[in-house]
Amino acid sequence: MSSDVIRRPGRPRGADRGEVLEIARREFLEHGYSGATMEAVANAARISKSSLYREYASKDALFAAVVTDWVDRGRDAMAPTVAALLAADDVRVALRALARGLQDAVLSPPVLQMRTLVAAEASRFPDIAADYVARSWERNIGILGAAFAELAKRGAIRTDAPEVAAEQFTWLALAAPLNRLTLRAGAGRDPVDRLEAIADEAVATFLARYGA
Amino acid sequence: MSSDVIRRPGRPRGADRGEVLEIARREFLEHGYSGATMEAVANAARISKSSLYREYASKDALFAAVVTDWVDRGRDAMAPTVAALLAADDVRVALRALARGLQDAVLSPPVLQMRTLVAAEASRFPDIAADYVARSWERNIGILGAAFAELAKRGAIRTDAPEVAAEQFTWLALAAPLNRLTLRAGAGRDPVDRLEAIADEAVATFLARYGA
DNA sequence: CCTACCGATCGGTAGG
DNA sequence: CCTACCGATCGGTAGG
Repeated sequence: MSSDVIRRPGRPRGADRGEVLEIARREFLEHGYSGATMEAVANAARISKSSLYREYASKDALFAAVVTDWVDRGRDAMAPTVAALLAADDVRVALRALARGLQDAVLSPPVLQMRTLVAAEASRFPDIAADYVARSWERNIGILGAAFAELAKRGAIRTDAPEVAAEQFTWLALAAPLNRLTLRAGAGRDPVDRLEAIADEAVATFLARYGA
Repeated sequence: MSSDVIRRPGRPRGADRGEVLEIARREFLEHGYSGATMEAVANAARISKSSLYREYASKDALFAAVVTDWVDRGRDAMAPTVAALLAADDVRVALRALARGLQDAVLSPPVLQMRTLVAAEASRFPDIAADYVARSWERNIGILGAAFAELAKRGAIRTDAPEVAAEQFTWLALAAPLNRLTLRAGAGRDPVDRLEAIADEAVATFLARYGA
């Protein structure tokens, strides 16, 4: 053997912390909390169960780390889409793009699966679920509400309750396909033309109430 | 002992079929699919596991029977509320009552728990989940769409796509608290005054688009 | 870091 | 003989 590799000679290393969280996330998403096993995570990460338990004292702790890490990394996913709304000239066109952006962000399989997993375990892990809803849903709707407040100040829309407008817009664009896909895990996402139609109707109803 | 009891002398009988389904439903809702045990169901029903397995050949079969029975019994839960909509004089007042009726029907803990359970197991039981979404959600929104078509014919509202109007109304009234409560299993239901405010805003936005 | 192993409990089935 | 039902225990696997 050559001596090119000088670090960790002879032993192939296992997954590092971030990789373990990703592997564990896949395991939880695929099998659910109680269907996932610490042994499967350890094997996929090429580390021993002992090593896994040294990083995460229990299955509960690993689950909490997986969800928290997921929320951390997706924290500001909607910020660029909302920023584009403020930069646009045509409010109707911009709202339509926003609706499609919301759909694409939320209706992807991993996001749907994580949401379903957190919901399924919410009674056993109320703090984790509360953190998830606060830092993902409430935060993103809050960001959209702030943008609507700015649009109202400019006279581009009419509302004195921008938070309510943000909630209504979000759910007009998202609720129907989210409900359908939540209850049809295997079905992939809705066909795009259906999402387009829902986005169009969402914008029409939103502007009927809030249009300048 | 007296001879008053002539049927089943000496042996207290266990739960009958309907009672078993109710007991199993509680067990599944409380502990999830894999957390529920056939033994706990049998014990709560005061029958042996053998008897339970004679009725339901497997845990999967029991789960399927529980969900199907649940959908059967809740099939037309929304029909009276929708019928009241057609009987009312003031459309705005009737829509507001409808919004509150939808909220009360869907946001009750057992309905939320069953929805979360079906969603969590949708990948393992796709047919059961598909049946659930078709016979509960799609059916009830369809009933509401038919009522909106009738209201449009009378000139009480304006729409040539009553199904779309029904979806939008449903989600304006329901989506925000449904999302919140889905992710906060233990939190009970939203405070009533918050639901009232959501219902008011839902009706205002709906009538801005569809008002006659 | 791993193998081996624990106390327990699971879904399902045996004999009587 | 049949049915309905029981106590006991099977092979496997879970978290730790």
